[in-house]
Amino acid sequence: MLSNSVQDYLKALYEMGGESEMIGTGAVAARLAVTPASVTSMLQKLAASDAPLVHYKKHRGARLTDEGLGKALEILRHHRLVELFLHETLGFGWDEVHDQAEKLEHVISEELEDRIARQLGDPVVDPHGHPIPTKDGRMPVRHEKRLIDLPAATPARISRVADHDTEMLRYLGGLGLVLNARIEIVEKSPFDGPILVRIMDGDRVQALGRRVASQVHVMLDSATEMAAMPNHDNTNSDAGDSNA
Amino acid sequence: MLSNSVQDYLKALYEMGGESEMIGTGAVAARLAVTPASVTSMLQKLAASDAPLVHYKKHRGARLTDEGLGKALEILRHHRLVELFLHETLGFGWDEVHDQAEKLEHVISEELEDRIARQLGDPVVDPHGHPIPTKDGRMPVRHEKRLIDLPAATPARISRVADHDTEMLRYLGGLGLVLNARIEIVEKSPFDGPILVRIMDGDRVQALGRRVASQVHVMLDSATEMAAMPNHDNTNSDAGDSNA
DNA sequence: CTCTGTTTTTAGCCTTGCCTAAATCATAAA
DNA sequence: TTTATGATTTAGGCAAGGCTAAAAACAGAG
Ligand SMILES: [Mn+2]
Ligand SMILES: [Mn+2]
Ligand SMILES: [Mn+2]
Ligand SMILES: [Mn+2]
Repeated sequence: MLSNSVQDYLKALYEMGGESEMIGTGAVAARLAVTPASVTSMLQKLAASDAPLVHYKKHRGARLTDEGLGKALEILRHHRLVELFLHETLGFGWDEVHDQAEKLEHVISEELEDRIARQLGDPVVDPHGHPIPTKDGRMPVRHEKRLIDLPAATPARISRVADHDTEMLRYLGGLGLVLNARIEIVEKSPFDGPILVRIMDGDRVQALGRRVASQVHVMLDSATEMAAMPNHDNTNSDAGDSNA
Repeated sequence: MLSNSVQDYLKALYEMGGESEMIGTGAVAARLAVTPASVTSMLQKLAASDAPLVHYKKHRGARLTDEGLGKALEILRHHRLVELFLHETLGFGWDEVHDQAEKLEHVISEELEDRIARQLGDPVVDPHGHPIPTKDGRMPVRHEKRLIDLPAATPARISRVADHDTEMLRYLGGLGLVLNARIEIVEKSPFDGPILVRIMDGDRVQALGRRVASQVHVMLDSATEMAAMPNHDNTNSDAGDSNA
């Protein structure tokens, strides 16, 4: 069994770099709140075993092996199922589930994982719109873009929000910017100014800072059709910014 | 925060000796599957702090302080609430919940504890009939006796079963000897022989070995009245044999 | 190409919780 | 009262995962 620490390193590598990107020692250190020295020694250990969990090149960083990827997705599945379960079955708000799931993900047996998934009807996304890896270790692909990249006057739905910033989640929730809320951009102010968003449900217009807007992802209303088509954008499925 | 290990030691001391009994190093070692040497050093540490969790006398064993008792009951509350939750909400059998709860008990936040308790309607016993400590740290008293001590021809109900032996729980469940099943003893064979138990629901008679019968506790059908009366037996509320 | 600031690695140390082997203590039998 | 025996404690180590401080490698500016 992988220790909690090892699990956390694998998850961090996946969340920061997906399947292919090399991630530097310092970046991992910052995310896990440990020193770079600690990361170096852990990465060396993970790369050294006979079935290595990461590829590691001195001074160049690390990325997951297929082996490591599998483990990372397994943990992420636990995390996201637990988040949804806490939300759906126990009534926690979407801003309250992350920290608890961060602990529970490490102690969920396969049996419990299965029961939770079944009770929730084999869900595909967690309360923040993060896709839930499948039991056999694949990450569902979704075609979404950052709210900040959405053209003006294009109807869309909120499809994902970064989940580790409790404050921001509360703020967004208060504005009605919840999962699947229909919105469109009225105007983007120049010089990195705020973004004016129309919230269809209630027809209000709300100004959002750039920081927040880059944490929110949307799907075009036509995306359901697009999902059946070949993938033409080059972003990888889940990595790069999202959290757990 | 107390480490998982420390929590396990406190729980073991409570389960083995309750509030007052001194427990020897070797007994703790056997239960936790560590060496006596390890127990000695842990007990010394727990007794040394400025707010000691245990009283410890060299060569004489240890018992919980008030401080330690509070912590032990807190953990036990988590364990038993989780067991019941797994049973009631996720459909696990009573023989499947213990091991999972053993891990979850350490990572349940107060908030989650409260939600679980509320969802279950502030329950008083877990799936094995173990009383659930209250939020404010008291262990409910129940007036029960071991099946083995029940006089013949006295109607009673199964009120508790040791929970850590999966095999035995499956065996008992298969016989219909579940929680609250109505039974009475037909005959106790002499020379430590088996006990003949009539299972009212179905009116079958079943022979039980002494080993099993001493793990099962019962309440007299009149016990609800007795519960309101002063406690005349001198067994302490929960300690001595039960598990988690 | 060389210098310099930043990043990463190495070296050495610490804490927790466990272990084995060697004392030491307690107790019950002789 | 002595002795044997079992239980407990001490002494010394080990592995995991962290930290700090010093050394080394890289990368960008000149
Ligand atoms: Mn799993
Ligand atoms: Mn999430
Ligand atoms: Mn609690
Ligand atoms: Mn139980």
